[in-house]
Amino acid sequence: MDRGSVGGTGERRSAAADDARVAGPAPGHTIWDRPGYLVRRLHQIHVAMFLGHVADGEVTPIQYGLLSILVNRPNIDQFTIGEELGLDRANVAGILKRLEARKLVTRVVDPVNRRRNLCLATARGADFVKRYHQDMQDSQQRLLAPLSPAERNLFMDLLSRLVEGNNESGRTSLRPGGKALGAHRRARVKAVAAPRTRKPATRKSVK
Amino acid sequence: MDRGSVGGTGERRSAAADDARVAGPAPGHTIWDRPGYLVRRLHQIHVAMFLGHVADGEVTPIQYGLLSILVNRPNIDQFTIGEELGLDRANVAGILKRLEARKLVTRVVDPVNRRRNLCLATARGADFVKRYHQDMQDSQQRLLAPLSPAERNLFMDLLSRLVEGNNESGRTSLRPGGKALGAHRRARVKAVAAPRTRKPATRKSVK
DNA sequence: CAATGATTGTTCGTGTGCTAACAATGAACC
DNA sequence: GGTTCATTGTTAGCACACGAACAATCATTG
Repeated sequence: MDRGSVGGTGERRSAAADDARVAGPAPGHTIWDRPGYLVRRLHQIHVAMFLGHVADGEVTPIQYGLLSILVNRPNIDQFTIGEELGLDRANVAGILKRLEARKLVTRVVDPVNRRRNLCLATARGADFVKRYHQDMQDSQQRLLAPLSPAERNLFMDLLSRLVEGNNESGRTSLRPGGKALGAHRRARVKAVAAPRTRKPATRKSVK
Repeated sequence: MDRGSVGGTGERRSAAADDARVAGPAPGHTIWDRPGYLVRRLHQIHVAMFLGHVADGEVTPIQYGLLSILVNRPNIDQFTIGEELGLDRANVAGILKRLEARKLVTRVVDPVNRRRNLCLATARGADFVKRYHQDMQDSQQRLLAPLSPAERNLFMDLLSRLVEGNNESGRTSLRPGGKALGAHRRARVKAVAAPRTRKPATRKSVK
């Protein structure tokens, strides 16, 4: 049920609120003219769609993504996982902990380098990925459904280029030079392999 | 410093990890072919850029957005703020609490309807918005910088249509039928005013 | 007026995401 | 060999983001 869609059953708003509503925002300065907010909203929508359509909400997009990687690359360490997914070390640890608690993943210290945890999807985990792969694909397509097929390609193209072009601005490093990014449209922007300039950009804790 | 960019100074990887790296992902099934992950990554990048360029990291995109709304619409309640920003009630409460602690926002109970809090930017808050408006605009443009001007418009067009077209799939409701969405490209998708079918899509607590 | 139902805000629990600080391990240098 | 530095993982703290449950308030209906 959505507020304001009927207009009769709802209660009266305060006079001040009504005035504000009539006045409206300054022309051309809406939040939704700003690309960042649109991207944020589409991300939000995607998560919702994913939860609604994949595995009956029992897995999040990032959990599924991590599991996918583990299936394709057995025995990688947490740092590399972070590079693949564009995630922080600490974040990877948390997600793995939850997946491990559900017996979808196992971790063992690398005997060759005892700082590392080698991560592996369990049989249950691999099964999980396979079982819901179609769900996942559908949810990805559903996100683009409002566009025509040609527009979908166009959007993916532009989106990839934005991610690649701004890659070094992210707080976490995405593995550079690999075949990870831009797989479906190579040869436009050749995989940037520049030496990462780390830029901490201290968050100031905003409070 | 980025791992693997030099190749000589780094230490040896375990044999297993090296094998995984050589093997690579199954062809055509990279995470980054999936629109949802690209959107997530671009969102992530945008937050980082915003924090890096606006107010020296003292404000988050969502905090700035909320403040902007408060400046343009004084005395709105928290529920309406949520509609404007596409946020959950609980989330709005948290953000307002932090902004209030920094004296950028005040809240008073609506005397006409004592369930409501009327929210207002303080003088300090309004000043803050004005002072960093240019920073914010710059950061928005920077996000699109990898594209040509024509492509930027195209991207914004496609992005808006995806958000509008999938609006009802989000977990939070965005205020429908308003002039909020699609301001810069009206007349393609006529503002959907359909009676929202709420679909809880219970999260199952994933754990 | 009283019962019922809707609306608004808060609190709790969970999950994502980051920085900073720390510990353990390993490598490179003297 | 011991010092120093880099790498990997963990923990704590903060901010976003959601659903569910609860309390207070208000409107509707009988």
